[in-house]
Amino acid sequence: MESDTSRVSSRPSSPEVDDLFMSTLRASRGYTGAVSSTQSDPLDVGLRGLSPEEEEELVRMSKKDRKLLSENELQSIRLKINSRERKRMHDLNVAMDGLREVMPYAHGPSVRKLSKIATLLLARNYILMLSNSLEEMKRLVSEIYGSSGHHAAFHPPACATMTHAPVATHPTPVPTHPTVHALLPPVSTSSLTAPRAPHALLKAPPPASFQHWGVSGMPCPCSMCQPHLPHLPPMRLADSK
DNA sequence: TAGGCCATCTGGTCCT
DNA sequence: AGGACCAGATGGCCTA
Repeated sequence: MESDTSRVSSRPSSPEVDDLFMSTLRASRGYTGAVSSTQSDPLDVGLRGLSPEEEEELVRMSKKDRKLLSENELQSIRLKINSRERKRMHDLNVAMDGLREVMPYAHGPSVRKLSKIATLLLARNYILMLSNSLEEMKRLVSEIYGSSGHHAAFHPPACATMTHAPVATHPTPVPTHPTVHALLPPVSTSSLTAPRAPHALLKAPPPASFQHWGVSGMPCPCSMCQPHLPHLPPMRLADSK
């Protein structure tokens, strides 16, 4: 990154090509530089004038063939590429919004949206904080129950009756740090032993709360209490299309 | 008005 | 070969 100043730009130092394209573009659609997000979608005018068959033909053409194309045809190809890039960036922003939604900061119409860099930095810190909380929780559990065996350690006697009560009737909620109170999602101990696949992390909704709690207020890790994770097909980023 | 943030365009590179 | 990804460039909008 520090070497950016010394890096040679990938853009041509001579702007003839750009100027050629941009001049025709401006002439054809009144282009005045970058398009504000408040303006109508440039895609609307992207392939105007070309029939769907013509568009398909352009897509099939090789680069060699494209050298023989007219300015208008080259322009249409360029617009199609631009459209794809816009969609890609739009998808990226949708994902960024999704990340903002789960970040522990004030949401609301009167609150300015987190910038992208702030969102990423906050997300990193949030993950680190949750990891630390989880480690601390594990340490406390082992301290409380000692080495009396796995199941006995995690399962209070009440669990033996299998009277799994709804979450709403849980006797003792898990205390959370004041600063993130009510913002922390339920901590699933299933993540300790069975980490979810990346695609599940990306696509599945947050796991449901535990079905019941132990005497210490800790979530019960037994199989009955684990949130049901539906089987998901392998993730393909291109699925968002 | 300067600076931050953002959307968009663009060409290069990598991957399938 | 075509699409995805990346990064530089540019200009608009907003705020201090």
